[in-house]
Amino acid sequence: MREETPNWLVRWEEELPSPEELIPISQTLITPHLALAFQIGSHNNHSSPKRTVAMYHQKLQPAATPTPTMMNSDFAVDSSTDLGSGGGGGGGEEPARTLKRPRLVWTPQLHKRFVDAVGHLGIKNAVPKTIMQLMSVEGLTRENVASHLQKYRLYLRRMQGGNGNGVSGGHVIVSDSATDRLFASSPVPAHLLSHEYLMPSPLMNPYLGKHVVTQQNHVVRNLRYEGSEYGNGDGGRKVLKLFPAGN
DNA sequence: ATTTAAATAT
DNA sequence: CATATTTAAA
Repeated sequence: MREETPNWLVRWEEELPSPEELIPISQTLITPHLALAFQIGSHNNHSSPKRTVAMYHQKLQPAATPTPTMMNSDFAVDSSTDLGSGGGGGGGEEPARTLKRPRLVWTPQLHKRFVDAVGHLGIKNAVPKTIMQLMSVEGLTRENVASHLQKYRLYLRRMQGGNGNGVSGGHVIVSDSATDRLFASSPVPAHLLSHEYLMPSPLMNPYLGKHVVTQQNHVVRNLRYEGSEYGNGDGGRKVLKLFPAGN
């Protein structure tokens, strides 16, 4: 019986940068717009992992999400949906109309914020809508939160249910009870052990090597969400990255 | 091919 | 709003 040292947990927590710290990341790639304007990406000799946004075909998504709650177009989703195609004719560009919402990537920061919000709200009010509002993340829709909340609850259940199943130490977390106790400080959102954090292209993690105390932010900051897309030679995939904004 | 996370449907 | 199912990414 040796005590498990949640090194990973500690490290995980320490890895969490404060919202203020995660600002300075942004244009990791060349301006897509610029790239297209210059038509670069073709003269790429070496197979450098850094791909510009020169992907054309993308997966078709069921038109079930025609951007329903797009209240603000402030977000900088740069949809480089322009298709060169050369074709002839008609030129013109108006592809922006087909805005399909790319998959949302729940970066640790975002998750932290989520957890924080839930903690402060308490189980009672921890409903998707409220959480979303409290998070004040622009571009984040209720659906996103709901889905994530579901996963989060499942994760919690697993942990409490598996008590005795010695897998991850024995952190007893309060469950959904009348306990609206505020465990706002990070409970243990380790459900991103293996994945969840975004590792964009060959580029280094924006928030790597940052030390941060386990300081919970009492105040909610608004985040602005930016769209970044990077493609793989095989196909293009779009991911959304959230940005803190002083909104 | 498997696993996990997000989206979508009920 | 909660849960289940489906779909896509890693």
